[in-house]
Formats: sequence, structure tokens, C-alpha cells
Amino acid sequence: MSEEKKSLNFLEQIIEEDLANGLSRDKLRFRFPPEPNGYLHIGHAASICLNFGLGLKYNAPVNLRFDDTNPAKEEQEYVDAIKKDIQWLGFKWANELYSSDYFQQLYDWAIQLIKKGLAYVDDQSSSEIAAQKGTPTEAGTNSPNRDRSIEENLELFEKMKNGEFPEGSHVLRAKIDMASPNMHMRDPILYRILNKEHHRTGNTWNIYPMYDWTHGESDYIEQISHSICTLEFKSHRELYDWYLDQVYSGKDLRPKQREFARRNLSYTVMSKRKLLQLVEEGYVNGWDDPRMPTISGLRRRGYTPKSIIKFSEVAGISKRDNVTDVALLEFCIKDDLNKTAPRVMAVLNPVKLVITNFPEGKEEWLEAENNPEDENAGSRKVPFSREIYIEKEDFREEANKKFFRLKLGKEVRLKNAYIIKAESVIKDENGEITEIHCTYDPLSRSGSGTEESKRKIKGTLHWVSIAHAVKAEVRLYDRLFSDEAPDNHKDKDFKEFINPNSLEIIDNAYVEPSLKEANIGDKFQFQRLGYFCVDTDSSTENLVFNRTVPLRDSWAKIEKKN
RNA sequence: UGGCCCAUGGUGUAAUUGGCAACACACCGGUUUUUGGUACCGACAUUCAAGGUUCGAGUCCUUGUGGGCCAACCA
Repeated sequence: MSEEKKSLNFLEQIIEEDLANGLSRDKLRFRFPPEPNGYLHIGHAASICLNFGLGLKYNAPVNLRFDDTNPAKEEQEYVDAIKKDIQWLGFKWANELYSSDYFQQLYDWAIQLIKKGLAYVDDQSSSEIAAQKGTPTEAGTNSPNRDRSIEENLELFEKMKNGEFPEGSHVLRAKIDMASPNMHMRDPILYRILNKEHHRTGNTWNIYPMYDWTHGESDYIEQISHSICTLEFKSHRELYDWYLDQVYSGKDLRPKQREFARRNLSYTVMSKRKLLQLVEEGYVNGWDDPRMPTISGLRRRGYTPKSIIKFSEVAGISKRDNVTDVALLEFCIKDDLNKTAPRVMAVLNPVKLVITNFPEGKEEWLEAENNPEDENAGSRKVPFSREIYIEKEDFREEANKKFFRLKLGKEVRLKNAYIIKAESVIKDENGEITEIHCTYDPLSRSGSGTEESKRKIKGTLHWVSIAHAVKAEVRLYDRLFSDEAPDNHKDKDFKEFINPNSLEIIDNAYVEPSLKEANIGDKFQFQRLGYFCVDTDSSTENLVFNRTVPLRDSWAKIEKKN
């Protein structure tokens, strides 16, 4: 077994350098810091796999820390969903923590800052403060409140905390540099007044710390060695470091922030704000709609944790903007399911086929292999009889040589069954074919070992016995957007690119009877069609399958060319 | 009148850190096949541009060009 050498991504290289420069291996510690204001998506999966992957690789703890500093947006529902998703992916956090756990410590440090003359209370309006902020190309101007006395600042901040001021009336600001080329350094806000009930601290606090003030200090409290975030936080790093300077003891570990590019997927959007919009405006049926790029949506769609982890691995980590082809994600799930999903037969667009020389009333139970890719998968019995359904698309009265399926006067093999020959058709008044009449070769049964069964027949069709078939609902999903990067258009709203045909519901599909026992979440390959899973809406009375992803369809390509 | 980051095939990442541009996906062509699936084989790039340093540059330097981020009491 030769261990294939994997190159390190740039973050692993940074860690290796730190280790080489004397950082003790047992000091390594990571964190995944979601804000509980939405559901996790495939982009977060990249971060989860990265951080927890690092934890596994270096045998280091990884904390799950909810960044819950804004009670206006955050909810327990999201906390629960996030935990469920991470667990489903198979990762284990060392500690479940909340930024709100540190509100008191953060407050104490803020007092220290005021005492050092590094923070002041500003009672201007938010628009006044914004106006003084300047622009990226112009320096800002100092607030008239910038030189308040320490005593007055302490007193005002105390009143803010005690709820003596209305929301929005006062903020606590760090005193840094209004002329800094980095906008984040222009006296950033540390605290704002919010009269909101917090999902964990209730009504204890009237003031809430801002992200920048909270995040780095939380990392420090937890002694996170490498605080990994996405690229848009790069310019926050200077402030992250400045805040750390104010509280760092000089003795313990000092966290460092490093940034990587967020993972984008083609034909979808990845911002929580936009996903929330899709949910709230009814473009999809909830956060776990199988068309959503959320972890819960992918789970319901039939994706496995393994496939998502594989995708994250193979997509890699870098610092460039990217739009990863969704085909890569689809490859990962097909690759997994090909090895693991039992093969079954289902007909989605049925047409009746009668085998005229097969005895009426007779049924035969034929041996069917469960998975040719897995020797241990075993086999099952499927019922065969005189009348079966096949796919409408699998029959043509006439067709050229490239059409390997059933046509009048020609033979085709029924998977796991017999070779049949199309003799005639019956049509309704509209010319629509209602029945295909065939004859079968009784000696050609699959696996019987006869000369006849070994005949080379180009086409093989899947089918279900009408008398035994189970009716089912099948939901076919397509990409949610018709554009590769729907939110990359400056002049157009991403919703203009919504694919109106992203969901097709088939309510008269027929599946083989073995599927009656299928449970929610079970995954199958419907032979020649694709991978499907049992949806959460499914019941014994009404089986519902989601198409996870279709099989590669070479025939569709050949047809398209003509 | 700014600061910072990025630039390798259609896409995403590599390149032992200055030494034959590699892997995967997609696409195209073919072989095998009782799934037009899977598997297998083959085709597909002079590394954004121009200069420079060097025996040697995707990698270092300079100047451009293109893209992204930064002005929420969001994270």
C-alpha cells in the first residue's frame, strides 16, 4: 500500500510553518463559528470539512462556537439545525460554545479599554457616524465625542448597559484612527444598544458586542491557534490583531486569523440572505427543499455525508474566486451511490406491454442482482407476468440502427427476464400507443444458462409487472437557476434566473414491489434512470421518491446530435 | 483620489518552493457490458501581458491588464 502523497493546501502549509517555528503540536486548536441565523449550505461544508479535517489530521480539538451577538436575527431553530447538520456529516466538536458565554468577559475588557483611553461613547446618530467615516479614498473625521473624559465614558457606558438609553442612541467605539486606509480601523463600534431578547441570555443585556470585538477575543478565550475564515474578512484582520493587542497577556497562545476563498457552486446561490429570500418568498418549499444547496436540502435530495466530504476534498482550498461546476458535486454522489445503492426497477412514464405467448394468470419470480458493483449485495426476486409496463421512450414503431431499444419486428432483452420481440401495437383514436404486443422466447430466461439466454442482444430494458407494481410519486429535480452564476450579474437580480422547471412531479410512476418496504432516506438506483431516495413526505400509502441525480445518458447525447 | 487580495485548460485544484506543467470533473472519440450505467483506453494548456534576473521562471523583480473585497449600530 503506497500512501499517495497529497500536497498541503496553503493553510496546512501555514500550520506546518508555525509548528516548525516552535508552536507546540498540542496547542493546535480550531473552531467552526456559525452565526445561528440560517441553515448551513455546501459552502459551509467546505469550512466544516476544513476545520474538522484539520482537527482530525492533527488530533486537535475543534470547537463549535455559535457567533450569537445579534439577537435580532438569531434563533434557537437555527442552532438545532446547524448541530444536526454537522453531526450528520459525521464530525464531532470538542465543545459546544456560544459567543454569548463571553458577554461578561467582553464587557470587562471593554471597561479596561475605556480606562486606557482606547474607547469612548458616541451619542451621535448612525447617519452622522457614517458620514464621518469617510470613504475608501477619503479619510474620515473625528467624532466630537472622541475626547470625552474616561469618567464620563465609564458613566455613559454603564447607563447603556443598564438600559437607561433607547436603542440606537449610544454606541461604544474604539479609539483608533479615523484616517486609516482600512475602513475597519476608523473607530469601529464595539457595542450597540439592542432591546431584544437573546436566545440564551434572555434580557440580561441591553448592549451587545459587535462581531469584530467578539470574534478574536472569543478565539483568545478558547485558545484557538488558527482562526480560519473567508476572504471578505481579510481587511478585518488588522482590527482582529488590534483588539487582541489590548487584551493579550503575552504568556499564552495568541490566535491568528487566516482567510480562504468561499466555495461557490454553479447554477445556485450561496448567500444566506438570498437563500432566506428563496424560502420566504416561496420559490422553494423550505430550507430543506431538495433543490437548495443547503446541507439539509442535499440530505433530503439523497446526498450522503461521504459524497459531500469527498466534494470538499476534491474541490480543495485556495484564495481565488471560484465557481465550481455542480457536475463535480454530482460526480461525487454518483460515485458513492454506484457502489452502495441497490438496483431496482421503476417505470416513470409507463406504456403497457403484453406478452401474447405468455400464459394468462401465470407469474414467475425471477432472480435479480442487487448491485453488480458489490458482490455482497446479494439478490432478490422480482415478479414477472404477461402484462408489464415499460418506458414509453423505450419503444418506437420504427427507428434507425442506433436505437437499441424496442421497435416493431425487433428483439430486446428485458432486464433479468426474457428476450422479447415486438409484433404489433394498439392505438387509441388519437394515434397514441396504448399497448405493445410482443412475443417472448421462453428459453431465453436470464441466468438460465441456455444457448438462447446467452444470445447477444444489444438493448436491455427495465420493466415492472403491472399486476405486482406499486404506484409511486416521483419528484424530478433540475437546477434551481438557469444561469451558471445567477448572482454575478451587476444589472440583474438573481431571481430573474430562476428555472421555472426545476421540479417535475410524476404521480403515476410504477415501482417493483420490493420497494414497498423502503424507509425514508433509503437510496436506490432506478436502473437506467438515476439515483433516487425515499422522501420525508413518503408513507406506506403514498410512496414518494426524489431523484438525487440522473445516470449519465449517452443516448440523450446521440439523439441531441441528430 | 486610497488600501488589501487574486490571476495555471471549459471548471476546480497541483507542481518536491527556481528544474520535464500533474490530478479530478466536464467535453470529445473509442473498448467492454444482460443498466446507452459502471469500468477501461485515448484526445484536450507554450501558466493574463510585456519587460527583467538566471544555465534554467508558473514560481523571483518591475510595469501593465483583468477580477474580487473594504464606507451595516450584520456576521
